[in-house]
Amino acid sequence: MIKVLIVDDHEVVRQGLRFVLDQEEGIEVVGECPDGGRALAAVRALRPSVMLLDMVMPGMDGLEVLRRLGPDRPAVIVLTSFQEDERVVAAVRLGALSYLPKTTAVDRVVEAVRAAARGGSVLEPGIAALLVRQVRRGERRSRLDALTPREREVLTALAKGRSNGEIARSLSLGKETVKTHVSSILAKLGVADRTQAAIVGLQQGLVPLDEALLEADGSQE
Amino acid sequence: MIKVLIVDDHEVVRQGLRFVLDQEEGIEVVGECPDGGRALAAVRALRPSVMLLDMVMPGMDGLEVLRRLGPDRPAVIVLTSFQEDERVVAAVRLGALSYLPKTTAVDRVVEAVRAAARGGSVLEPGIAALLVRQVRRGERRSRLDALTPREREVLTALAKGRSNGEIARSLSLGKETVKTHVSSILAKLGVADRTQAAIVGLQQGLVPLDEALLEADGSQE
DNA sequence: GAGGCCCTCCCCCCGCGGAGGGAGGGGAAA
DNA sequence: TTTCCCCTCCCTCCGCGGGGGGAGGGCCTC
Repeated sequence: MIKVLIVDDHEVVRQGLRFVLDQEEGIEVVGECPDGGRALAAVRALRPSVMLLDMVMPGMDGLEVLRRLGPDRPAVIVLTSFQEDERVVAAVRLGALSYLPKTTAVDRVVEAVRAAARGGSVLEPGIAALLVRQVRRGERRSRLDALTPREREVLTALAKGRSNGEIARSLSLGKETVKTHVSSILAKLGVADRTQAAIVGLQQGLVPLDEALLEADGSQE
Repeated sequence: MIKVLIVDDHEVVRQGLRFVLDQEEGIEVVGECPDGGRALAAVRALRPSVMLLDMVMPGMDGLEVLRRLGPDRPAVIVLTSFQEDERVVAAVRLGALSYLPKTTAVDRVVEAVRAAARGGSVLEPGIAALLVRQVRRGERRSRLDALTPREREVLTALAKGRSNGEIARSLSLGKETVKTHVSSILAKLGVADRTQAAIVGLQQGLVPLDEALLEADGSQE
């Protein structure tokens, strides 16, 4: 009997998955969680053999759950709404066996669950292509690794569309310091100006695209 | 009998919604579509009274479906994975009655369907707050349609990380002209500088994120 | 024809952003 | 300890970007 834990903040999705999986022989859904914190607790309490994990969740997200899973973890299948390049790679690095977009046909999900129970992977062709592309693009990522922690912080703020002055205030720095950081960021990334740097930051997922400008003007209201 | 059409590219979601709605009295799911094109056809063929519509879909997305719906449209409930400010406002403008995040409890969805059949709305508190905030803010982002064709071209180049000089060359313009366009773009979008404008352009999909810098530095490396 | 918007280019003004170089304190590794 | 990097801040210099005007021609609409 394969014991499955479903982790997703969307109740409809949980219901749908449970509905599908419960119809399968040899598969039992032992629990559902709407967020990462409860997922970790449920893993300890229920000892599922397979976990279906959503990436995008309020509070603790899927990546963080993967990071915090102990050594005797269940087999993890990441099931997410959209294909974000870096998240795929990050999830795979953190030990996810399969990474499926939610557009996947339900029988592929079942297949992935059975495979995961045996330690196997099911990769959608699109995801596989993403992985390949990402690996090929590796040099660009390594440039981002060259950034110091502080610089990465500054780049994050930069990718949100903030000016040097705003960044200085939000990090409690002098604006000259920010300028220093920005200059070395531009040099290390090999880009010409802050706009290009912001684009790199967004591409690398330092800031999810849809959150980019939100707090830029949300903070003062 | 309320005839419901479900439009979502995620099979799990469709299954979940159908499962939930089919258990309700007086509600009948008359069809499911995985994309916008088929949704429009299904609306004409099946004449549903309520449509549950996902925003994020391959091919024709939810907003486009809303735009193309004829005058005797079904009541539309937008059901989406995440709360993007502009999309909420845009969807409401285009006639969506309710806008629910997929995190919504299933009974709220049922409630929204029944309300929609009567022409009523069900708004999550979070979404309502978003609408209010957006309206108070003077509507910014959704005003991308306010841009002239030329301005949209410039914004596209901007979102690729190009400087005014580069844009001028690529469009065969004087750089003063580009500056004029950039200024009115900033004004119309209500943003402070070119970086923020670029982010808006990327968010609106004028340029796919992973294509943003490609030709910008691809030419010199 | 008059008014409207769009596209094009021009002007002045100036402040932010980015280059380049210098400097001191601190932490980690040799 | 010495060395090296990181973080912090300071300086000068200047060019690009952006604000605020103005202006002419083209096109469409009233």
